[in-house]
Amino acid sequence: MPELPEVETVRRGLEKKILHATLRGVTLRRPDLRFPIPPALGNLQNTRLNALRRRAKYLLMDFDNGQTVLVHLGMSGRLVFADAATPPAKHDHVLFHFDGEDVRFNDARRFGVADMYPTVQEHTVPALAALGPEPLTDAFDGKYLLTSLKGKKSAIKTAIMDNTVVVGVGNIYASESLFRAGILPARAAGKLTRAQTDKLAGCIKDVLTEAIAAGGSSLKDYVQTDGSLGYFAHRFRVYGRDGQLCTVCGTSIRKVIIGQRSTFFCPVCQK
DNA sequence: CTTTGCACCTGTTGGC
DNA sequence: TGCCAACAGGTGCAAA
Repeated sequence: MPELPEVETVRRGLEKKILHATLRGVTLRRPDLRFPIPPALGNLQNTRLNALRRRAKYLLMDFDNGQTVLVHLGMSGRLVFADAATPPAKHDHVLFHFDGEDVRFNDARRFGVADMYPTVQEHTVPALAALGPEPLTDAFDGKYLLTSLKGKKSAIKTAIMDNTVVVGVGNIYASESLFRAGILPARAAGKLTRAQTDKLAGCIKDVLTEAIAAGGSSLKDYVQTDGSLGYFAHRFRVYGRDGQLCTVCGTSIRKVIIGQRSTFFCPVCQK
């Protein structure tokens, strides 16, 4: 998916154009994505968008009728602006008709989610209730990370992608932050020292912050709401660079599979 | 309880 | 050029 920086970039793009706009109606072009879409979402109309929030990789749209629309982009989801007169594109599944302009949820693989809940209470939404801390808040630091990894035998890379440990770190930024922290992705999570968890927490914050500032990464599917591309992909130090040289020490970057996901690292810089 | 592996679905890419 | 296997940013759930 879009990882946290991509979702945050989308949130900001939407906020700029449609915060306080009036939603005139919603078109559901199919009944389900990964899960069924509540038919009531298709009845939402004539209500103002009060707030656009992000929790982990979920987007939350609060409307002034007390309903909150939840969107998750999955692996291939996009939210794009479109002129209301433009015919929907292939895989445009949900059309949000705002005054003058549509926001369209396009998702080829349909791993995404569109849902709706009354009120905005996080603990009442199952998908949000068990989530760990946001990585860019003070609640997430080396002390917390050390505690939450205690006794874990899984690879540190798997652990930081576990949403109950910390949210928002996906497959790209997991490899990138471990490279920056100088930690091998296969290391047992529970064996990290406090110095290492301090370093890793800091590197996760740094890499996510830089990626947000760059407008996210652009790989195959991800685009911002205005259709433009993010630039962080140019700054990958290890992701997708297997066989190329480490920018720090010149060693060939390696690729392994950890937790069924491609994982990239420098065998010299990371220990 | 933790950990692992699969499933969901379509589009693109790279090797032959 | 064409074909087909492998792979892709996530996460919920079953099985071990």
